[in-house]
Amino acid sequence: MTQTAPSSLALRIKQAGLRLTAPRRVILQVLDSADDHPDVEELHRRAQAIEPGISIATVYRTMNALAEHGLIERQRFDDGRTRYEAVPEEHHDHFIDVETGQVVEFRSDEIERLQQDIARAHGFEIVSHRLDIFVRRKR
Amino acid sequence: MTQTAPSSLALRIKQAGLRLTAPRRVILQVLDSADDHPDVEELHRRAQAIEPGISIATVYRTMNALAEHGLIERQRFDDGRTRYEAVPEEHHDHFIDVETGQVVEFRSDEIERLQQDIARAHGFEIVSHRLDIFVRRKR
DNA sequence: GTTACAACTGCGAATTAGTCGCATTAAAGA
DNA sequence: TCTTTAATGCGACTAATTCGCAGTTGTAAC
Repeated sequence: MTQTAPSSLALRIKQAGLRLTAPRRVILQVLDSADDHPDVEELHRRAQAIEPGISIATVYRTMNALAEHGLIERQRFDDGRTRYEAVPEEHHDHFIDVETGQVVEFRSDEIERLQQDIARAHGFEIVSHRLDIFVRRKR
Repeated sequence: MTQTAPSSLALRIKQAGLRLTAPRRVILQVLDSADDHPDVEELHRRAQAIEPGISIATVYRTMNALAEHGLIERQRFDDGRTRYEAVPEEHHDHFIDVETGQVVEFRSDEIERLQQDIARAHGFEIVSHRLDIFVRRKR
């Protein structure tokens, strides 16, 4: 009998003390196969396509649970909708090409370190951060 | 008779082809004297204090108009409220206290420079950027 | 000044994203 | 298998924001 290998999210959801229910299995499958940044409505649509009957309230609750446990990342863009992406193994920041919309990931340990230094100097400890750099291709 | 000098926003609003109405005058005054990041409800409260009768719908509409014309910056943090600040002379980044919602501005020339370096290495030139660091007070 | 017209306003109703209470179901550990 | 309790679906609810409309008012042209 064929069975999809449990996604890393499925494993981590249990480690986080959450239950791996049928609706969640579907939502995780959707998240795993998404390489974009879907909002709840879109996640719900995709989940419904796999298994009708899943309530949008469940999608909301699941995304909140996942976000609270750090298993996904919430992205609030300027369009008023909350979107999500699976948390990458290693943190990265984004270049966004303002002309093409293309997103390029990058990572700078030096910037990460500087952030730590500055936060510490302000008496803060960092929970998370987000750096989006809007760019244009040089020519 | 005493008259407040027209704020830079008041000048720029006309240059943008928008009308400088009485409610807008008040809202601009509030924005000019704000050194925090008020949300619409707070802006409305402050505007009301100066001139009662201003509708919250007008605050919403004015802020949208200003943002569309680049005269203010919209900040959508993770607490679901949209906040605003006058476009600053000099760029800065944000610490957001995840517990209190408090926003603290900071600026690091070193981080700015690093971003330039990394962007250049990728063949990009920076248009703008946004760095939000979510923190918690150390104790 | 007066006029004219579109932009703007206040109001309350409508829309939208997200949450919640409740009765029911079903993970998962014993 | 039994038990406990988290999770679910549903629909009602809330909070933030938008919108329709009728009345007002900047502003540019006379």
